[in-house]
Amino acid sequence: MSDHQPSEAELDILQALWRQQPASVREVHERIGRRRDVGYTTVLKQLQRMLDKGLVKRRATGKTHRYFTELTQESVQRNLLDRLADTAFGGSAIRLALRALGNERPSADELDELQRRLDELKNRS
Amino acid sequence: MSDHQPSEAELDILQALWRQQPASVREVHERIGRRRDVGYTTVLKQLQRMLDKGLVKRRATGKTHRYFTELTQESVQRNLLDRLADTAFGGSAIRLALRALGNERPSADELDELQRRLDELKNRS
DNA sequence: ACATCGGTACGACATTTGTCGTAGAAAAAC
DNA sequence: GTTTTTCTACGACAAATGTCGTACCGATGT
Repeated sequence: MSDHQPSEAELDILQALWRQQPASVREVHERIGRRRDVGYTTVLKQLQRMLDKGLVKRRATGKTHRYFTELTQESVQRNLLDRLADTAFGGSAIRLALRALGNERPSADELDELQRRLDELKNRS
Repeated sequence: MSDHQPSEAELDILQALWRQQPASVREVHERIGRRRDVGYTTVLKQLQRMLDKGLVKRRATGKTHRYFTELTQESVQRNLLDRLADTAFGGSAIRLALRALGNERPSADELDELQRRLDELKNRS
């Protein structure tokens, strides 16, 4: 499912929705405005196109539409990673992960999480 | 440097070049043909556009051009990951890595490599 | 010499993406 | 009951992307 490859602007919008859902165009626009400078109608148009593609849904509340997505952040992330692993890491998500760990300075918490995850992988034959 | 965001078709070509460099259009076309079905002139055109953008260089050998790139696989991968972390993982490469580790079944070797990398990160700071 | 083959260059075209502007309706403010 | 604000719908446009077709040129085979 959801073999759609969201573009960058679309991802921005999805991110906004995952933070607050459902949301009016204005709300999405405001949240995005914190990071990028973009017109209201641009966001509106983007949402309408995403509606056509099935990336988001909406329901009317009075004259206003409130948008939401049924895609999970996880599934979208997984999709993007799979694709990226394919096109740029010879299909190996592990190589990708290693590279991502490249120049990072993870916090102690994050290190623990990584270690836990790694242990899990180890104890799974 | 190299703030170019290669598109998917461009990445395919870069991958081909990293495997064998320099390479004629025909060689690139053949290697790509193993995965996708695409015309010779399509690859040619793509390479010409990449030349314009500076993603690849070439030198003439007789009537044939042999293309090569000076971008390293690592720098391109890092770029892509940075961007993806930004647009889809709230800027956290660690989160990205964790997700990439998601459903994988790494080999023992890969697990060792991950563990080594993780130890490195721990013993730093 | 002539046809064929392997190459390149150039131009074209449909799609997708990112961005707005403008028009018009409904709701709110005066 | 006008004017102003708030929203939506629609259309437009430029740039980037992916894909070819056609034209042309030098080397090779016959």
